[in-house]
Amino acid sequence: MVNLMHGNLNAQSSQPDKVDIYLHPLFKHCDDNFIKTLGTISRKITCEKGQTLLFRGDKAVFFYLIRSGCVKLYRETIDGTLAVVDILTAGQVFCEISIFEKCHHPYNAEVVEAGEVIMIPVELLQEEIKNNHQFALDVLRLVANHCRQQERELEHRSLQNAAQRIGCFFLRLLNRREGEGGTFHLPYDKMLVASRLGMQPETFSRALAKLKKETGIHIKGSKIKVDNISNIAKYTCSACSSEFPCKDLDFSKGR
Amino acid sequence: MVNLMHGNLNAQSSQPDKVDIYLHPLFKHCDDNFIKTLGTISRKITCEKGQTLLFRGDKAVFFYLIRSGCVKLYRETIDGTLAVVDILTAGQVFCEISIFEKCHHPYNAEVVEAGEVIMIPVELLQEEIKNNHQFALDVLRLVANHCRQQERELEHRSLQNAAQRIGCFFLRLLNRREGEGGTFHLPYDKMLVASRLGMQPETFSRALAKLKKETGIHIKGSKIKVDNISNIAKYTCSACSSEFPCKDLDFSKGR
DNA sequence: CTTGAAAGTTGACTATAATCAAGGCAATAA
DNA sequence: TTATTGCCTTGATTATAGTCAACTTTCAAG
Repeated sequence: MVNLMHGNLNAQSSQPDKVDIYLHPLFKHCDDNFIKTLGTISRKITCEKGQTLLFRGDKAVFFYLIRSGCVKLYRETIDGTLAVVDILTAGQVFCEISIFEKCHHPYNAEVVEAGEVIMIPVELLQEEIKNNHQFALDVLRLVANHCRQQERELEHRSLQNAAQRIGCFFLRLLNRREGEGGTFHLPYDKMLVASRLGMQPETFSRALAKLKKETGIHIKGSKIKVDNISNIAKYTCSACSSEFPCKDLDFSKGR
Repeated sequence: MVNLMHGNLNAQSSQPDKVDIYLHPLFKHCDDNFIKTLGTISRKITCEKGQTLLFRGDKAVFFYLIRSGCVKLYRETIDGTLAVVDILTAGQVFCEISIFEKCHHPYNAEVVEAGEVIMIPVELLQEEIKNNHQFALDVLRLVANHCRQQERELEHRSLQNAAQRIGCFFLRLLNRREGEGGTFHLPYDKMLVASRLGMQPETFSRALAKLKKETGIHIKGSKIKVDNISNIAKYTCSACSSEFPCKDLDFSKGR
């Protein structure tokens, strides 16, 4: 469930520290000249927890890449209810639609964990998309991946219960690590994980307890120890249309 | 909620009869020569109710455009539970991802109302995407619109109740007609509408009764009469992050 | 017109998650 | 050290939708 397909770089490490924009697959078909321009024109900013990077409705003038820290994308109704769109960590990107379309931000972006964010002016990318056909296709792939991810989440809202959604989230975190089983840390606060999965903190707490009971995982704070991955898969993926391991987990094969 | 942004042609009529592929905005930047080739190479098939157009997992070799009738896109878990991805009517398209990526179908497609479907070989479009930069951008826009639609639906699953989701669905149907208020017909069976909105038929029935009570709409079979649109908007859109009328309703302005 | 099947509705009950409230725990500041 | 704060958990209750069953309506076939 975590936004692997939203453009992750450091797939091997569970919690990448800092990432290099030049390594992002989005730029793999860009020549050195362009990458150099990227490096000089992009803004690198250090952001504090609580800082708002962009407001919904504002004109999109930058494409964003997270070098470190954690960013929450969300919308808000008039009465103040939040709908969290996504929570992104190091290596992930957002505002990709602004690369090819003049648009206004469809969500707010708030820093929930201090870090560094790179802002690339969209004109630069819009120019590249015209000149570099391969880059246009890579943008398409990025958007399509995002689309597929949302399709899956929409399905999960219908078919999976809270505990199963958490299980799926864990499987995706585990997938970012090599090897079988083992221990990992939640990438951010439990409250944030809850909002990311579209549930209340209380529901998350109870559902996590249920997942523990059903699959035998060990939980200590934000540290999760999994002895047997297939236990989670059996419990979680039975309520999903993708058979385990689902193809979108296996992003190394590049579909 | 109905798939307006998924590529609709005959926006002015509530239930378009047959549509012309050449009018689809996806092809607006293609020259006459290409359109002519489209006409000769595409397959036009007549399909019966119940017919399966494609199976999940099959290799994608066609891009589909619905000329008339109704197609259900869905996934299925091992135990047979369905998750309806979308229900498409005349003028709408599917399998757009196959245009730029070799992929396998992420869902099944079943004809739920007899009609005509046009199948365009993806090679033809993959060629065009390389030669025609504007077409590539139009594909990007199509995918991005689909993406935005899903973002909205995901939000609605969290923030709106069943009756509000139906109200939003109605607003979108009304938006396809010109003028204020008036009467429209459901584009397909109530059971299908229910599945499209991710709820059980019983829940739909009850929620529709609730919507009627709350907004004063008149219901007779599949015919819905709305005297005051803003009643629906007030009831429905209060639980949505988009203020009414939301921008994606107003697709004529082309964002 | 009758008949049968499918769609749609309604009622009773259950499952799931949201809400409200209280308390525990851990990190940090005083 | 204690106090404070925010995160997290737990309990009790409520809201919402799902499930199962019975019934009505609609529509098409005969």
